[in-house]
Amino acid sequence: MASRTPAGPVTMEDVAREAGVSRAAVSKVIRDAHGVSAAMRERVTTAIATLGYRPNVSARGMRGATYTLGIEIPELANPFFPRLLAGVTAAVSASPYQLIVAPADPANVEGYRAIQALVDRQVDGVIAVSPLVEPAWLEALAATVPVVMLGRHDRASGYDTVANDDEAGTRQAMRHLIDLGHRDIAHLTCEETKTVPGSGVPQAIRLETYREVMRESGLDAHIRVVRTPTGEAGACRTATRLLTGPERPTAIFASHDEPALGVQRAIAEAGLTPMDVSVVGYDDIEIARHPGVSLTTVNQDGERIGRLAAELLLERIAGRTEPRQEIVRPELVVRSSTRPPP
Amino acid sequence: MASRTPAGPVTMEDVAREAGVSRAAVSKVIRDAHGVSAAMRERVTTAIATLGYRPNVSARGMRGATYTLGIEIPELANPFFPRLLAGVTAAVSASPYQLIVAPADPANVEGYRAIQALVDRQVDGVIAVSPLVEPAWLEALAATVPVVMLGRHDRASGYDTVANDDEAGTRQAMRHLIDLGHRDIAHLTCEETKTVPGSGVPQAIRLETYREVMRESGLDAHIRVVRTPTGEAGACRTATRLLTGPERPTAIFASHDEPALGVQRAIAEAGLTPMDVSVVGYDDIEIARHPGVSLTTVNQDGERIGRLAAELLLERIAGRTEPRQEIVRPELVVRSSTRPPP
DNA sequence: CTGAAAGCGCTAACAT
DNA sequence: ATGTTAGCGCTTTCAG
Repeated sequence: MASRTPAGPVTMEDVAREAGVSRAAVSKVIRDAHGVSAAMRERVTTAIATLGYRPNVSARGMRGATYTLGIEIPELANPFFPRLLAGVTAAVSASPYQLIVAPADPANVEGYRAIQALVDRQVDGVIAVSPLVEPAWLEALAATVPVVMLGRHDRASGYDTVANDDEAGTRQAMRHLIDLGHRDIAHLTCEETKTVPGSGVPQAIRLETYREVMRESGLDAHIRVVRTPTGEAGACRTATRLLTGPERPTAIFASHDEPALGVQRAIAEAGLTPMDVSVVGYDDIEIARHPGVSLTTVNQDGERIGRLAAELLLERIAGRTEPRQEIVRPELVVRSSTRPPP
Repeated sequence: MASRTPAGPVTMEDVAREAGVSRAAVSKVIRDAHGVSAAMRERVTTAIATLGYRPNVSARGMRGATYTLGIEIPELANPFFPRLLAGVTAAVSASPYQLIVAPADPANVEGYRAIQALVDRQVDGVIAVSPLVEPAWLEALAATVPVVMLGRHDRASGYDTVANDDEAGTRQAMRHLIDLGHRDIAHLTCEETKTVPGSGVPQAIRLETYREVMRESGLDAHIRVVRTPTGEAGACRTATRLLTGPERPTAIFASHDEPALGVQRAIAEAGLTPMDVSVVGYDDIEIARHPGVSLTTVNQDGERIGRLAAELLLERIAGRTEPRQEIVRPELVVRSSTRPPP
């Protein structure tokens, strides 16, 4: 099968010669620009197939589009992100665009480097999950290339955003715990640099909302915010300290599912059970429904968010300029990791 | 910070003018080719910084390298693959290369499209996890660009491979079950198209080895191979049929962890426990050690495999031509999902 | 050690 | 509807 043969050094020139037409004609056919007769399209298509021609994306990138969309993702190890990606992939697969992913390397979590790498490669559009990059930088970037940011709550003028309603989700989770009768509810979240108040970062909003709900419920005295490094293992260690220390909380609301899993492990390793300490997460990653995990959590429909982001990006590429901000409604999923306090 | 400003249309020409040198000089400095005086390097570097110059990768790609490495991955939803990626990322981060990921879209699992997309983009090297592409195609590809294949056991001449010893791993798993006293051991694996005997695909080797061990142990009559579509949910449905049907096996060896999680769920939903049916997986994904999952499985060190692959690729790019095939030794991790038969 | 000049493969005017 | 031509920004001989 010719189309399965890896590209040799076949150029558009070769195709033109084979088909007995000009390079411009070939160019028009492959971009299906209009102004080509059916006959010509036919001949060119045939020539492309017999020669196994593949357009050189670098060359295209120098004049027009690369037909490449880039997505920057901070940690693929957190299963929530692959879900986002699945949504984007699905939405893009029908388009003529190819998606490439730039993983932010751990040394540069903010994502500047990865996003820049994408732009350096002349992608036609960028989706990014970088809660920590500065809005001003993004505006400047968006002036260059269409941009959609995920999980951001800032009111941008040059780029689009898709986020879930972190306040509503957090309220549902906290309401659930309080309704069960919990009062000693701790919040496990990431380092302070990632939860700057007013930054619009999801974790920051969840934290603020946690505090608000506690206050509204007259539980000011029970507010307890615990910081932990990224990852399940770190969360487990931190939770172990919390659980074995004085005044063990009866419930822990984790900023997202990954650390929640670590908390569950800490609970088990401390010889405790969900009857002793309840846990709530955020995201509803697939494993949360596993019978041995059974984590109560807030579902954000990652695939939907990803799909939406891709659609917005495609719209932008097609020419839209008014910014759009989509907010997706999250939904609490109650499982057995939450019980009434002992 | 200048380097944090998104690239404007600053070209090498601009840098050359700013520094008062020729374009060629700038080119040499950014590639740090030799033949540049310290003074010149200094001036050029300064000019680059003040102008916020970013090399245009497309333009570079037309003559020389793109400093981009591509990795093709079939399903990011399976947590094993992000581990591979972490290894690759780590190994590459110190190099001048940028890594981009091309997710194989579900409609083209074999990965031809994604790999081709990478090559079309003039990457300087390719790592791929495509058990199903044909060796001949890969050889042709490898003649064009350095290639390292993951999980493949074929004896290639033009590209490198890194794989774990699937036979050894499977033998450890099966030995464990048999030593526990199991005789009715079923094997849950993927569709037949993915387990063609002699194909060298990991799943095929695990299947063959399962059969061998059963025969060697005089359990020919108990050989039972069950096919299931990709994903946890499908595995759960399939396992439910197996568990509720006649002659329930006392143990299930799943081709990898993802379906094993589905089996565990099926067991729980059928009102059974690990005391009734044992489960073994393959991969040792992070969640396997969660107390509620506690899956006995075969550890393949994904990060190590990824790191190795990246190192081999870098060697190839540096000029090595003799093929290398690395086999990584797997190791059984016993947890509580396996018990003696009832 | 440095600069001038020739393309790489393609697209986008502009002709025809 | 089709062909001609001028670059895009860079690397790479080849001179100086």
